[in-house]
Amino acid sequence: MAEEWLDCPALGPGWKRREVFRKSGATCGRSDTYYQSPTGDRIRSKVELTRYLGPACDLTLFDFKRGVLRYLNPKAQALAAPGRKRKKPARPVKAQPCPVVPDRAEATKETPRDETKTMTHTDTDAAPASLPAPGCCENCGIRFSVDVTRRQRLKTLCKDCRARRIAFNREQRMFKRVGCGECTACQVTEDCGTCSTCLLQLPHEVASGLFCKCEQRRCLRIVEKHLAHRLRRHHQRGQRRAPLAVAPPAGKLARRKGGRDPKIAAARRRPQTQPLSLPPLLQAIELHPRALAPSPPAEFIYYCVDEDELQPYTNRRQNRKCGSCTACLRRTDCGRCDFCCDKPKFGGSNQKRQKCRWRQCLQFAMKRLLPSVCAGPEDGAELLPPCRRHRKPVSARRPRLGPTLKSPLAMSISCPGQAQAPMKQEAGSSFVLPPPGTDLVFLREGAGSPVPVPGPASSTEAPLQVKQEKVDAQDDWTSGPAVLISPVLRPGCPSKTGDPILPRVKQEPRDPEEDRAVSRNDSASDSAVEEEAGGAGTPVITEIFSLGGSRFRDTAVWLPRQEMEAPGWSWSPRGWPGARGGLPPPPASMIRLSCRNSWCPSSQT
DNA sequence: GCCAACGTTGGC
DNA sequence: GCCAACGTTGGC
Repeated sequence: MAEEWLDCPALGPGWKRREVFRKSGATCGRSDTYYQSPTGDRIRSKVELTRYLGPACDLTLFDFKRGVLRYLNPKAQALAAPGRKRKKPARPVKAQPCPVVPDRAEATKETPRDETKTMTHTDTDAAPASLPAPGCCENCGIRFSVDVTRRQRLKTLCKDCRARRIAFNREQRMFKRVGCGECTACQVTEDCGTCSTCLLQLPHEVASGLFCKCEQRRCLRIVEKHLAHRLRRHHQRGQRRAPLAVAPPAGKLARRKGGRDPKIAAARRRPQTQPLSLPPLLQAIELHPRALAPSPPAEFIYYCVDEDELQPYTNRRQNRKCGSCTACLRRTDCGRCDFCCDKPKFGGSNQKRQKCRWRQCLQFAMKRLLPSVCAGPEDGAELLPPCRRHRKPVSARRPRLGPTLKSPLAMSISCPGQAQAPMKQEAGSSFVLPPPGTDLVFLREGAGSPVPVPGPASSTEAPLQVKQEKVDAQDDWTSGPAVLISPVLRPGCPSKTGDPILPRVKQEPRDPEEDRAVSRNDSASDSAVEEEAGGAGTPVITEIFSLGGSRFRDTAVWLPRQEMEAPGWSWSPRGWPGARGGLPPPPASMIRLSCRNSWCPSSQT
């Protein structure tokens, strides 16, 4: 079945249909059918199509999977009102009830998409949020309209070229997975049976993907491409690379999936007949441009490949769930966070497609921000792969504060056995150490203005977000600078109102479920503090801003190990003015969160 | 480098 | 079949 867009006359002029086969995963081989309206909207299901066309359009005879009308000649019949192709109700601003049947021309790319809608709208229609701007496709040169305000991929391409580009990219991804089929490695038809991957004997359905293949069968072109990419990144970063990634031992591979998948568990139980070893040439080598020239053998290239790509499991989606934290156990969406608001069921446009922030795994979030801290065995940590400082998952290497790192962060992670490790001094570094007696300090690297936040941190399950944002939502902010304070103001941390160096700290409304949980645990003093803080409850730091509107890219947060379990964060327009320079080193009881470099004392060498 | 957008896959 | 949401890509 072709995976390109094909005309779907059953739905009317301009409608296209596409069937996509899943290429990997447990449902590999299954197909999904998508439709594209004349105006470019994508429909993924019959429900969406029904919603899109409106109640006046009866789809009971329409075979969504096949794209034809049942019991009728699909070529001779079109749905009664093909023009009732409106925006989905999920996008209420643009949804319109009574369109006029468009003609074929409206489906062409010469007709601006939004203009088409505007032409067919009634007088009561709301004006479009943005007017399309005419442009020429950078590929074919044809004129097409662009919604200048919409952030859209490949918007310099017309609709057709864009679809082709996406299809091409998809092919490239497929190529990446299966290989070129032409090189000598791709010509090998049988596994060697002796390489580390073969020794793992992973079930085929589990171990799909290029780097799950026998080492002798890994496409040389792809491996070379990876190597070139790694070298470019190496030069770009100007950093000495971590020791070469090697084929992961069986134990590590098994841990990555937490042993929850029976197939993986079975693979894990298989005895290792031979010790896994690295080729002698590679045992003590690091990736360095000089070491790679001029033409490394395939085996060498393979061992230079990113360790992440050696991961044999394509089903990495479950890595985001520990299954045991409060967030994972939560069953309902809050309906208020930005991701919930994006969901169709809450009236959103389904563009972000992310899990409710309150349901995003706390362990996962913590591992991303504090990869070395969370290696302890407690609190479900064993369900997730242990963090390793020298190598993090791809998505974790960038300490993103976007959909990933903005996720609620459990502040209850403690580091038994690690707290006594000596804190490394970053002599000459740009960040400023916290003063004595300070339990939590916001530091801005290079700014030299510490903002300590004393006292107990969040409750065990309290999510914490440190979000980068522009200062453009003033209505969400209280007046004046604010820092987080604990229910108990610590001595040595004087408060000061209106200090211009202090960051603004925004707190989200308390989650109702968390409210109930916290109410069972919190003391009366906490309530008093909440009252003082205007009823704020669960400590959710959502955003940290500088007063000048600059983003706190280099924000660091000092957290007290001993008091992470304490409940009752609140916020107040009080702060500590800080001291510049001459600050003593932080106590070993502190750990530091940084947007860029997450580390705790024990992670430093 | 961050993150919005969205293709894709898991699971009910 | 449908929805949730993971993971990647491209825009900025």
